[in-house]
Amino acid sequence: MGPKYSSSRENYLKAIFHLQEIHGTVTTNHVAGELQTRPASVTDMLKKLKAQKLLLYEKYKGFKLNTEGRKVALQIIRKHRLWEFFLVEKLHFRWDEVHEIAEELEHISSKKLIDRLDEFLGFPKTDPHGDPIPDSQGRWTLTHQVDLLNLPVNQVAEVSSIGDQSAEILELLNHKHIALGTRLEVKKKFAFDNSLEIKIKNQSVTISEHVAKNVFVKYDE
Amino acid sequence: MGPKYSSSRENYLKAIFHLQEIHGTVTTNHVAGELQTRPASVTDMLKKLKAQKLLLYEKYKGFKLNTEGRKVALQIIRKHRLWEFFLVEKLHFRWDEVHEIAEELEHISSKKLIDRLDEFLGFPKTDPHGDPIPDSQGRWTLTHQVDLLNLPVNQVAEVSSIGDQSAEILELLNHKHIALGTRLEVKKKFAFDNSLEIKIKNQSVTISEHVAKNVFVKYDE
DNA sequence: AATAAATTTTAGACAAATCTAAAAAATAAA
DNA sequence: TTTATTTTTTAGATTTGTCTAAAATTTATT
Ligand SMILES: [Mn+2]
Ligand SMILES: [Mn+2]
Ligand SMILES: [Mn+2]
Ligand SMILES: [Mn+2]
Repeated sequence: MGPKYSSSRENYLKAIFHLQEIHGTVTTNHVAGELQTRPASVTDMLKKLKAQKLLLYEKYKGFKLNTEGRKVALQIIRKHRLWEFFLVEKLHFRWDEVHEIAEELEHISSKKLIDRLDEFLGFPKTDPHGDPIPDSQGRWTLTHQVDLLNLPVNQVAEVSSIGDQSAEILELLNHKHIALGTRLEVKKKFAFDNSLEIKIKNQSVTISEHVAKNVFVKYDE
Repeated sequence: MGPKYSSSRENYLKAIFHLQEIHGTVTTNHVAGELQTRPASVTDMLKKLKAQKLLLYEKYKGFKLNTEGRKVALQIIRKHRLWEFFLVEKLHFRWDEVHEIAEELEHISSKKLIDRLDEFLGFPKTDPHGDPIPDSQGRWTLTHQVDLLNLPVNQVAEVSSIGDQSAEILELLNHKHIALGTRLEVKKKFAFDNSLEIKIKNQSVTISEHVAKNVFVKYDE
């Protein structure tokens, strides 16, 4: 069948979708930053996506994905996260190594391939970073989670996802033995710099506010 | 790191490699036919591959891959065949469904990915069509094989690879229960049209000369 | 050897995706 | 509410890969 949209267009759709989720509204500069490109290139692409009926766009007035654009974006995200899961679970990559490779694999076009892969992996619900994997209809189940700053002291909880997913933070978490599924509790909060002392497997670890904001956990009640 | 060569260039290198293997020498028209493109486009690309030092080319005089071009082509072939093996063995695709998908997957650039995949699959020696899979140094072991026309009558042999790999022939072979590893023997050769009567699992099957030429087998002695 | 046919290459065009530099519009500051 | 700053868009190029039509070259046929 061949790909329906170019890799470049798919990357734009995905970026816009993510920025929309986080900030509600998206700007040309925002997208340029995310995709390491120039604002002028973004404008060029916005016109093309509009012409392709994937985006609502009026110049100088802003833009957002329409239903079709959102649908396409969700399928790319599904592919990205399923491949990440495959790389970690089957090929034993570390969670901080998989993003770049999935960035390429997500553009493989076969629908049958991705559904077979999903099945082969046992229909996983979340990727190695704890992010939900949309099903083939683009639906996902979101679990209630809070960041570490908002976790009550002495409440045992389980790490469920990571906000910032740069190689840098993943490396830091790796070093401190914080991974998805890790059980931990906050023992002390320091008002001075909002740093936290947390307990992991009977070991005491200190993390900064910046890190705490990016570690999400879930717990009962 | 990103891909070293574009998908398009990789496809040209692979096509030239294959045509070189089969016909010894390759022509512009040949490549155009193989890649479903125009002779003029091929000439354009030959210049680019020459400039990139992957090809020896003098206009009107012919062309062939140099050492580097051959090396790159072999790595693409390695990826193509490993992915095909994955699709059949792990995702349960049929052997006549995998080529198109592998045609995309072969361009994923990560070397580490492909070596991990190789390991995950148990370092297979041949792909689902019986073609040898080059190792990461580009070496492969070729097994001695003959086509069915040259198999002595009453000699039990095992199907080891298929020449023409169009969906059409694979469908026909599927129907007649001829697959890689199938044990068979030629019972009768008809001089009139060079058709053959062969025995497969105690069943008698007739195949044309055209098919027989494309089914390769190996046998002891 | 001269002519015809086939093959290959060039010339010039086009679409996609990107860029720089400059212009236009929107937003913030004085 | 002017003026200054920032953001966004346009104008015009560039690169990559493709195409058609025409020209150049090679190969085959008389
Ligand atoms: Mn991508
Ligand atoms: Mn992820
Ligand atoms: Mn390919
Ligand atoms: Mn194959």
